[in-house]
Amino acid sequence: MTTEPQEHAAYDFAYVQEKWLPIWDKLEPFKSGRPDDSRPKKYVLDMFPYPSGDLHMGHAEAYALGDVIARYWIQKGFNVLHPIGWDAFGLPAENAAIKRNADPRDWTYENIAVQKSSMRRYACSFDWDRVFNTCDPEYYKWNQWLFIELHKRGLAYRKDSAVNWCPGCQTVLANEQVVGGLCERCDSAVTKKKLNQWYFKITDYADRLLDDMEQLEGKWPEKVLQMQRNWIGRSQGANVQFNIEGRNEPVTIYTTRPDTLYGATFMVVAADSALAAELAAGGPVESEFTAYLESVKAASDIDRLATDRPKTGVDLKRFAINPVNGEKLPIWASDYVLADYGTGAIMAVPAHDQRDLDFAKAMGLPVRVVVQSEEEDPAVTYVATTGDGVLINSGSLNGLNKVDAIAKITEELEAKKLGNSARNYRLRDWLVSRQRFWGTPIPIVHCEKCGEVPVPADQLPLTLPAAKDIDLKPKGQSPLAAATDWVNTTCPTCGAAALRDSDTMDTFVDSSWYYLRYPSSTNTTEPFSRADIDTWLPVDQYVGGVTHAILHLLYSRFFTKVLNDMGMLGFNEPFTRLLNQGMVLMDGSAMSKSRGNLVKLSDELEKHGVDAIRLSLVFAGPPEDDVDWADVSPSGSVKFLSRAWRLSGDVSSPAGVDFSTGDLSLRKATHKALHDAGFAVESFRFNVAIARVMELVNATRKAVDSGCGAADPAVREAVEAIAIMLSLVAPFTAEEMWERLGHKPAIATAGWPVVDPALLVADEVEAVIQINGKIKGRFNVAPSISDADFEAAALAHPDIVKELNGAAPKKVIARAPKLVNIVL
RNA sequence: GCCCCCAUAGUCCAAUGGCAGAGACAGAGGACUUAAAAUCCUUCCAGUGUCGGUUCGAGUCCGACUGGGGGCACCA
Repeated sequence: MTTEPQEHAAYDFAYVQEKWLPIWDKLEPFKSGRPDDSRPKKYVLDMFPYPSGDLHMGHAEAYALGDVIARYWIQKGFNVLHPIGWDAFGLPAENAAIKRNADPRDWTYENIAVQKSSMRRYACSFDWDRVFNTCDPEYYKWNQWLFIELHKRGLAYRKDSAVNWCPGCQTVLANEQVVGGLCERCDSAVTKKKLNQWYFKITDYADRLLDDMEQLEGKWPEKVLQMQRNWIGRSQGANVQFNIEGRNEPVTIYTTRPDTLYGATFMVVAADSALAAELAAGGPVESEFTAYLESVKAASDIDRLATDRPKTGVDLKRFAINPVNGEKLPIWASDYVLADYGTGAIMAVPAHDQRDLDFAKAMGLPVRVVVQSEEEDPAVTYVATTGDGVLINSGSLNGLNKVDAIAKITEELEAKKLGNSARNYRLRDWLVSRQRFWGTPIPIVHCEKCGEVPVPADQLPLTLPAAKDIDLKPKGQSPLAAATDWVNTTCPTCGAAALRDSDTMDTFVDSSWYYLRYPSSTNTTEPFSRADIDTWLPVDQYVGGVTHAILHLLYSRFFTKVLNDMGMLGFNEPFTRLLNQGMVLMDGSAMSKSRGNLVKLSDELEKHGVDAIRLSLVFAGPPEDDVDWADVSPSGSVKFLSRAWRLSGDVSSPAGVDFSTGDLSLRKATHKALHDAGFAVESFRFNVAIARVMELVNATRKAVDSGCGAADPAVREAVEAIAIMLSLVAPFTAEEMWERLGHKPAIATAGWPVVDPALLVADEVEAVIQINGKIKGRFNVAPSISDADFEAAALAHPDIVKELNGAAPKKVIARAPKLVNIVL
């Protein structure tokens, strides 16, 4: 049986989808404007996907939300750039390749093709001319160029350090990729390994990363700003020098409580620091220390995370001299002091620091109170008193409070050159080298004579060798090291035999600047042109998951600041506004195959259609909230869309009819809906915007059936407005409605109807009269009534006269035209 | 342990300090129909987690508590 369009009495989404896709392909309504475009610009960016299989429910939500925003600004007359690409390097491709004994390239590009065609079917409003993948040599060439630029500026460097090592992935991990002691990717327990690795000096930018957040206040979710602040973790304190018996150089410690210097009863150095090894060397405890160090190294991060872990350590039998009172303090080595924070050594003040107190208790060390507070003696309770109080037993500080004592002692230390005010950060430098194949090769040649030599710019990109000759299985060293033809090279400086760096870059490098590339995606001479940057950047609206609240966003902000310093950009924050969408859950938890609660996007699209799924996801609640698929009703969305679609067939006035003669109350409803829905979209309350459209659909239905009738111009005005508003979320239905209303595609560029302010004013509003805050009467007034007339009318209202019964009001609050409150 | 966010009908969610209900799901009833589906109409349902405060007026602001969620985690 053939299905002619006319026979579709009920709305047939499958037919409509197939009908419009090829037409849109031809019209390309989402091509962003070229340089001579006079419309104001808007850069709307969705976080680009990782190509692991087909799109899932999470993508569906994220891209539906990004689409609402992009399509809204297009309707509002902006020149919108809404690009997409693929974050295509990374471990899943490599692991899949190992499993199938194939090249990661094949797996990656196959998946990209699948996702790309799904996005087309999902009607994403992307500008397909600007697509790129981070694994394209034309893209990662610029990763390498940037790496070399950072290297030139001392911002990319190598150092030996105890790094996070994932035994599962057989690679090092950045601090940011260790979640609760586990590898972010494979959940293996992360261990420490001493390795020489590449770092980006993000710590140089700690203050700017922190202080520039002021610009983002109110525009990024407060939660994300908070997380970034905590991650950077700036603390204010002082460095203090302690002389060490039998050592020429003093040891510097960092403390946030220099006021408690007189309460120090011992010193602790990080067990895995060079200082600890030096202090133990040749002494009576050397073997005991070595054994302790081994046990510390063996402990995984998981062990270290145990909250009630007993304190351990070794008495090094060495002594530090307290600079303020000359006391001899025993020096201990322990793993509760971190080698890579502060100076790796602390003064221990057990009375006023819980960790020091726990250690003192375990080792039988003395406790001395120097800040007198209301609380009980920490030496008795083993609860450290960390609050404010009056300084005692503290020489010149006696009698001062905490804040004044900190200021005074810091001043004294600085005068005697024994210390200084200091800041520290929780943030560590970004470890960027990875011992894996599927990433950007690090463009450095190691020459015995010349050292680290960058690959010359004209030799970029330094491409990955073919994977077929290389064993990709993880073995603790980059697979590239085994590609001898590739690794063996000559030094670009002296020409002698040399070796390429065999590590690849963290894929977060790729995503730290990709948003700068879209406007210049085909540029072969530079990563991006300043003219393109000045046209489009910064990103006006970024949309993506909160999972990237720290990692990706922090790195991107860092790169932007570096590029700003290099004079390549004229701004220092890349993303002006940020929207973090929630997750799509099923029955209260994240969807997963193993949990058995996976809802397949393709099945849902098949069952209910693209528009209904997009609508359901957007209407489910505020975009930041998680959506539980068990709570949403896609069939309800189908019903609503059919209801809207049916209206387009009822309209009997001709296209282009003069609306001004139409039914006034429906016209008012239309203009109010346009106004309110627009406002809701701009404040990210998409669910509310849809509710406004539903109201208008209901009102129009009523007008057609039992009001002004289908021929009234106001009905056409309403249905056209409904179609345009629906085009943000249900593009197929909207386009179909638009055609039935006698218009040409694409509705996406039809334009948001101009709201007539005169139609936003109601003729009459109902006001309430309260006595002592309780509602006692209602009356209708003109919206323009003055407070005085309003108050007089309220006091003259028969119900109120009766209620007052002659009593004189103490006070009358009039808020024309809504409310009067009479206080007795 | 520290920091942050949230709490409104059976469910998902609305409400510039001013009438708690916009919208939807589920439920009930009716019209149409031989019947069903679809459609249309009507309708039921909470006083906003608890306690206190500010205010003429609090779901909304402040404080404490309870419950849920998230981030960090020996950062001196």
